[in-house]
Amino acid sequence: MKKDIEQRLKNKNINPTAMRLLVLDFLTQQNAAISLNDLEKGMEPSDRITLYRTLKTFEEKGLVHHIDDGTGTTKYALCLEECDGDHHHDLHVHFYCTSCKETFCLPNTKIPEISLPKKFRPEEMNLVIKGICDHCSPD
Amino acid sequence: MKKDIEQRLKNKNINPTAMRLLVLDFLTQQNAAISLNDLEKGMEPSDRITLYRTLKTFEEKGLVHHIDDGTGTTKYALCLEECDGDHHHDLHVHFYCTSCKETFCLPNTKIPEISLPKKFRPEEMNLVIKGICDHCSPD
DNA sequence: CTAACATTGCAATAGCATTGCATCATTATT
DNA sequence: AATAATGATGCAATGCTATTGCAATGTTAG
Repeated sequence: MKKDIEQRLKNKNINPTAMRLLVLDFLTQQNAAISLNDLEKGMEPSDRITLYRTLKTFEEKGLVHHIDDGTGTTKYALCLEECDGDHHHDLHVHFYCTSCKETFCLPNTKIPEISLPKKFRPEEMNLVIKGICDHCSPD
Repeated sequence: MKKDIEQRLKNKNINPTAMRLLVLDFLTQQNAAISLNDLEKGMEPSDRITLYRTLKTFEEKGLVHHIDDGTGTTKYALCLEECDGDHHHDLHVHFYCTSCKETFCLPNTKIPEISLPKKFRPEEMNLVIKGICDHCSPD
C-alpha cells in the first residue's frame, strides 16, 4: 500500500518524504476536492504552511490540480489524467454542490469545443457548475 | 447622456444617486471587466467601501455581474442581457488574457449544453477560458 | 420642520494566500 | 566518516481582498 503511494511520488519526480506520503495518502482517500483548511484539520497536528507548500509542489509536478470553485477558497484534488507540471490536462468539469458545499471533479464530463471569436487563442479552460450533486438530489 | 444612465438605474429599481451615476457611467466606458481596485483608481477620490457597496447593490439588482476569473480578484462587468437580482443570465463565456491580464465578457459565446452524470442538477455555470485575446494575438 | 430612511465614509476585522528565515534532514563530496 | 550542499519543514510575519459596524450625512415623506 505505502509502496504504491511512494512509487506514485517517484513517478512524478517528487522526493517521497514522510510528510508527502501522508498528504498523498490523505488525498487519495477523499472523494471531493478539499481546501487547505480541510487538509490541515484532517492531518493534525501539522503545520499549515508545510501543507500549503506540499500541495504547491504536488501541483508543480502534475500530481494535483487546484480548483477555483467560486467559493473564495481554493480546493485541491488529485489529477486523474497524466499531467505534468507544464500541462495540466484537467479539462474536466468541476461541480460545486450548493447543498453539501462540496466540490467534485467530474472526470468523465469533458468541456465541449467552444468556438471563440476571431483571434482569441484558448490555452486553458475552467468550467465550474453549481447545483445539487447526486447525493443531495432527491430521487 | 446622463439621462440614459439615470434611466437605466431607475429601470432596475436603483436609487440614482450621484455616486451611482458616476459608477455606472464609468462602467459603461470599460471594455473589459474591472476589479474593485480598478474602479477605485478610476474614480479617485472615492471611498473604496462605498464603491464596493455600490457594485454589490448593482449586482443584487441585476445590473452587473461579478466574474471569478481565477486571478484571485473579483472582476465586475455590466450585464448585457436582461437580468434581475434573482436570475443572472450571464451564461456567456469569460476570457482572461494572460498577456494583457484583462478579463473580457464574450457575450456571444454561450456555454454549450453539457450532459452531467445522473442526478446532478445544474443551476449555475461559470466558464473561464484563459489564453491570448484578439488584441494581443499576432496576425 | 422634523422624523424616518437610505447612502456614504471611516475604522476595524477576518480569512486566505504567501514569503523570509532559521532549523532540521538528507544526499553528495572528499 | 566528516563536512558541505541541497532540500524540506516549521514558525513568525505580512499582504491583500472582502466584509461588517457604526457614525455622519443627505434625502424623502408626512
